[in-house]
Amino acid sequence: MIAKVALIRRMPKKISELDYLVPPQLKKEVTIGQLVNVPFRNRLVYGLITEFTENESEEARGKLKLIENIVWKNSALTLKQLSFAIEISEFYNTPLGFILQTCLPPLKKTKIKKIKISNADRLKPAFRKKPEIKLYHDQKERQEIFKKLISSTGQTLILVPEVNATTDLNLLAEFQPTIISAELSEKEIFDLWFKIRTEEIKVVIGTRRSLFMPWSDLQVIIIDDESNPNHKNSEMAPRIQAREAAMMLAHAHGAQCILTTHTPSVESWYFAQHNVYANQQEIPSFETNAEIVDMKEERRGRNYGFLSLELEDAISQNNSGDIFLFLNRKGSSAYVGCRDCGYVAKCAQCSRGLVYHENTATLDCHFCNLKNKMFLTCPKCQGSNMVMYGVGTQSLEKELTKNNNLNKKIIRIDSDTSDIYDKEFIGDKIIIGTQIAWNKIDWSKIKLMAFIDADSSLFIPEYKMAENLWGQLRNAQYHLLPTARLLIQTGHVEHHIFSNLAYPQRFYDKELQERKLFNYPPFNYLIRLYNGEKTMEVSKLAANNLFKYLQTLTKDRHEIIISNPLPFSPSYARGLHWHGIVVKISFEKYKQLTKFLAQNIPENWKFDPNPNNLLSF
DNA sequence: AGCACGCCGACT
DNA sequence: GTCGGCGTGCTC
Repeated sequence: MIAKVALIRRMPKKISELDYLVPPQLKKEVTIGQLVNVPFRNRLVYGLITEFTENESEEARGKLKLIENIVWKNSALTLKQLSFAIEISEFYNTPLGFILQTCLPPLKKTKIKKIKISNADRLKPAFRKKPEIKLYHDQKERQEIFKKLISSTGQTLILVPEVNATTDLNLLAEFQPTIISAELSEKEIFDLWFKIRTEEIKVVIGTRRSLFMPWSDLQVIIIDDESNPNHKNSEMAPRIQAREAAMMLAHAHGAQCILTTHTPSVESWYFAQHNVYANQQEIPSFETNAEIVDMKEERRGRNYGFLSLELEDAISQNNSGDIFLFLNRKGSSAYVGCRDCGYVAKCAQCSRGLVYHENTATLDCHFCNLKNKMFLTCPKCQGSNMVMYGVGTQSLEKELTKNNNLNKKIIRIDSDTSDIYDKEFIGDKIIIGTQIAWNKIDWSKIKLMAFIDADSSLFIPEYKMAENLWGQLRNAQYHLLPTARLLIQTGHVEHHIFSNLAYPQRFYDKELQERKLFNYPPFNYLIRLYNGEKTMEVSKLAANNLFKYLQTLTKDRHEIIISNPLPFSPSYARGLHWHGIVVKISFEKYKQLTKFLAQNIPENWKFDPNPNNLLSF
């Protein structure tokens, strides 16, 4: 009798499960899902039995090693839990043993020995219900929706995109929710693992990690802030999209999925309207009091500053409460260049634009962390007309300090300011901040907010650009009190994101029209493949080879479209040169086709289903 | 992916 | 003769 054992550790993809002989004395005891010790190299490691094969050849008997011992008599994972782990492993092209490591408690020898576990497999009729979207408009409504949705029987998981979304949920106190995040210690995770397994814990609010808890009677999964890009794990394998993975979990357990949000993603909006999701409800117009400020008009009126006259007025009229000026660039300027010859200062390593930092008088690359001395003369034409274009947090701070006769404290919050922002800070203040500030400020005190340069994200060449900016504008409205003012400065007032702020139907229709044209989601499912090499040539060659191979492999499958390999932008990052290939597949069979592709790409290529970005990190 | 192992140069 | 730095290749 041979057992397939997944070793609980990171392994190469090819050999994530190894064959071991079951010794005769253990034959009656072994079961699938059982935790065992097996010899590996010349030591003992933990493994989980996933399969048995009966026919052992003479050859195998001689070559294979024996299972050393069984750790717990009862299965560590139920069949439902194991099948979910296998699904994630195959779909996201990640070795099973590594997935199982997050499915199991931390394997600490002495602790493991002391514990005995009971059989947790329960039979429950599997039912499958379509996912559903629920909208909320403010923080209170969000909690009230959660209260209604928490299952009266069994367990409920509220999946949030980031840790700080677990705070401000005081209305749920009666359910005694457990909060799970990466911040928990091993000891805490160890305890929670058993409490969830025995159903002592009923309600969990957590990030992606909680998908891998040993759910025993999972009834409802709420995916909160459904459109938030942070639901996607882009950096490391498994590159999970939490909404998608939650649906796989729900499928394995027969649980109901509910997507909650203040602004649906383009995909979910489409699915809700086309009966893929259960709700048919008309989504009402969004209330908005946002004021769009035309910066082109300001320039015509000879105002070349960062602040429009309207914003300056709004700031001076504001006599109580906080002001939040948002822009997504730290430092002093977007780029530094020569007015005479058109030279633009770029990083020697990655060729991204350098950003001037006033306090250190350096031109910094925010990606490579390289610092250069500020040029006084143009390195190209030796001219002395070096100028700075655009606005960053530092230059805005400087301009404001210069004109600040309001006696308001100015606080800058970006990744450079280490000083922790204190919510209890007394007195009114002007906050200048990047995305980082959104989670630190007290929104209830903000009376005026402005997007200083909404255009900076408008021309990012990524297909989700409009959706992300739309979500960000909507998110500001969600956080702000109805009485607060919101100003959006842009040089492109005609863009449909701005003109349709109060007309969601028009925004989504326009987006969907474009997505359909380019075969993007929700009309196709995307997978991106990417690879880094030491030189550009090798990277290009490897990409071309894989492209040709995939074309041959899929030539009879019309539901798979392989696009030409393209260099990443920027192409040089993390010490390597990168190329990517985007694959578009039909949504009808996306699971099957994704697994098929996963099995056919080289070991060193990164496999990224449902990516946030196509050709950048 | 991680770890053992082997090659080789530096130092006792 | 021994230590250790690094490159290579195997793991049932």
